[in-house]
Amino acid sequence: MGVTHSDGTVGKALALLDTVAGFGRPVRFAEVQEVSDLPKATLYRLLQTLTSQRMLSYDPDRGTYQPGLRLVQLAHSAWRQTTLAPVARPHLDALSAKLGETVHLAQLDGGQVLYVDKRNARRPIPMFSDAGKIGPGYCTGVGKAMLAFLPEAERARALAQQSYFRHTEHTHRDAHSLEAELVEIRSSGISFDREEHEPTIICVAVPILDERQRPIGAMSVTSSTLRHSLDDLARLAPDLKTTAEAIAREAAGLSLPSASDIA
Amino acid sequence: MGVTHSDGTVGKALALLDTVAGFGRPVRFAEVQEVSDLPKATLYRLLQTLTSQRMLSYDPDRGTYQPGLRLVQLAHSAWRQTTLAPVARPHLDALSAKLGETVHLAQLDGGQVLYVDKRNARRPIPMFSDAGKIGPGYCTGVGKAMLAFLPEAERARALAQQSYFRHTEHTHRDAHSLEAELVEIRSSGISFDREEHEPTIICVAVPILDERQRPIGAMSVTSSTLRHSLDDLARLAPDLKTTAEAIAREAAGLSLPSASDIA
DNA sequence: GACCGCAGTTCCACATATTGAAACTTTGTT
DNA sequence: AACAAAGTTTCAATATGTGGAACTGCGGTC
Repeated sequence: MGVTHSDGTVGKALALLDTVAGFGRPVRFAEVQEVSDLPKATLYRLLQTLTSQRMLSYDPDRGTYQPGLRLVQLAHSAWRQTTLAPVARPHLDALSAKLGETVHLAQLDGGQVLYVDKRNARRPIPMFSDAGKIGPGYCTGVGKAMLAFLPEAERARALAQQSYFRHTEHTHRDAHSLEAELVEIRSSGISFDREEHEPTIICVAVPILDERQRPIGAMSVTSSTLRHSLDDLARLAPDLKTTAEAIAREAAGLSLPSASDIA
Repeated sequence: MGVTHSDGTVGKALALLDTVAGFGRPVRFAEVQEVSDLPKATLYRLLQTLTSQRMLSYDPDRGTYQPGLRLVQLAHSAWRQTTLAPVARPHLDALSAKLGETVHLAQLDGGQVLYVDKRNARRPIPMFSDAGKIGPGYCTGVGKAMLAFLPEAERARALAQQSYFRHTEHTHRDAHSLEAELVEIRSSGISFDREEHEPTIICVAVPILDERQRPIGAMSVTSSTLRHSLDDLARLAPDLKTTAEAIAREAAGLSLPSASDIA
């Protein structure tokens, strides 16, 4: 049996949700079946179950499935409770206003970076729109900032989980070179993305640490080599740090996940 | 109310997710058990499964569960694909700028109203990113606007599902009086909330209809009796309608769920 | 410091839900 | 009309989930 689906039926159902959501567009039964290793009948029943639970939405006219609205509803609670976003909002607003640059707020989730809020240089965006996006941990400013401050054991697990796909020529290619940089980040408290994820895209990031110095999130200011140098960004670090500390102080006692489980 | 203990293990797991999310704060095992009718061992195993799937997050220090970050990630797809929000955003911005009042965008989900985007009034009434919040269908402006244009059969089902809890003295108390108002709404294309949900809160709403005149969403302008009369709001209806039509035009062919399934 | 009680965890015989091959139905195509 | 492809249903075998009960460990109490 597939080792991929560990947690019984529920695990399979959730994996299926990921699959459908991953398409990014309405999908037919056959398309899902092609990608999934579940037998036809099982897949069929699961899709029905998820649809009847409104985790998926089915368009009878086109015979397609897509993510359901119940997810939005559920995410609302997650957003409010287990995300730094509500607490961080005013701080992000202030920082973004002061710097006039794109600001990201992220948390670690299963070794990956989950963006939970964002401010663009221009328009203020309040919601999920960009929140909920995921990114790699090993080649983003926020990712490295959080990984660096993870306790030994968890960091090891997280590093082992990374794909080390070579997005650009600056991307870390293995846990070793990454770990070396993390040591530096740990001592400086600042991390950079040196075009490691996308060409010309650079950023400074700082971790948001709880009382025990464990990372509960990270913030970054992003720009491009066309507009700024790394040194330019480095000069913004103090502002970032101040904001991160303010958020950390306010988040104290909120019981936010620092980083944890893997199946 | 436990409508949902039908779809096998997956149904139970999702109901449990709702339960945990519903608390709105981190909860202990015992608290969950008190509310849930699942036997201890089953509950325990389910919580573990959901945690290992990152649908829940567990704080080992406090022994509490709360909604997991994977939900935020999943909701991102739902938000982008099956929500009017991305398409409606610029229109909402424009409308909100023009009217300077609180604007809501909502969709119907299982007989309930799901708010998917929002613009606050100029006078900043402190509120959260309320996307993902749910509300009753039978006593909100947007709810009634959508219910009114639902095809016969679906409307009947949806009306039967409402709780008819008497939030205020103006709240509809049964399907009959509601259906009567829906007839009116159908002919005028405009619905009002006359302090039916909360005292002093009033609103005008219009449905967003697809080519076949089925509701794919609704928009409203909300205010309070302290600042506006219903007549004031009624004067905003043309602007609302224009915007709704613009959104509908742009959403054509997007395969959005109009309103459907109940378990 | 022994005792109690409760929250949380594990166990295991039993019941049920899930499986998946295959047959069937519907929909769309030539 | 004939065919193919997609989607739906069936059913016996069996893997999975169930839940009563017994266990563990911890914090409080006398």
